[in-house]
Amino acid sequence: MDTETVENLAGLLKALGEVNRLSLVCRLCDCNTPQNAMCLCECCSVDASGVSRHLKLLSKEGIVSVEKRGRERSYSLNRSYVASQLRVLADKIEWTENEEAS
Amino acid sequence: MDTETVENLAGLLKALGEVNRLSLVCRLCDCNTPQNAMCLCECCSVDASGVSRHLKLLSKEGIVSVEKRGRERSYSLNRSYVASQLRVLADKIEWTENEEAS
DNA sequence: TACCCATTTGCACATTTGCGCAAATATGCA
DNA sequence: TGCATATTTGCGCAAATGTGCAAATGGGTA
Repeated sequence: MDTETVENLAGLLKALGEVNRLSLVCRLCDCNTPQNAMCLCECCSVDASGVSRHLKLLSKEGIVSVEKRGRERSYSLNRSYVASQLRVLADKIEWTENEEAS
Repeated sequence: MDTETVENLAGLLKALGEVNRLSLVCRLCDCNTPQNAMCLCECCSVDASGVSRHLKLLSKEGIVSVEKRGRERSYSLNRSYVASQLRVLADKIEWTENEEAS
């Protein structure tokens, strides 16, 4: 696993590793329709500007997707991307033993 | 997923979400024998005291185990624990849709 | 005992981070 | 156009974080 991969993965984990952001992700996880930011405000103890910033970071890390819809923005979770990234690490951790190339 | 679970998971992800710590984990991942801290120093750009602190945090989060051996300490990765935690989240993210209880 | 080596800890410092508030921006609607 | 609502951004602040250095600790060995 090269440096760049490690850095990218660290970025993703860091983005997920903050309670309010992880709560946002969990909330999006339980919805199968995109949600706007005001709606997402309810699930974490942060005001609208804070939620906006958290969502921006999550978006930058590819964790959520944004879709402009009128004056609202709809956020949805990039389920397969996030899950696959987590599994890449899980697989490496569980199965890699003494193998240089993996 | 209740608040406590989210907090615990966030703690784990946060611990993994720092480049040098993730490098340490990856390094331990590629070893099937426990490693001491001096040896682990080589894989990240931090001095011994920094590595010590990182390992302490990883240990607090249950990511690594420590074994005292003489004046050294041997660190090993808790592979199955970390992998399972990552998979819990991956599974939730990928499969949970509109199910309140999961 | 005296010394060496691995590791931890206290300290100071710079940087990052998360936050609320208020103002700015964007967009729909009357 | 004027207003209401949704979201973003600038600002300042307090707390957390990562780091190196030097001293302290723990334990092996001559």
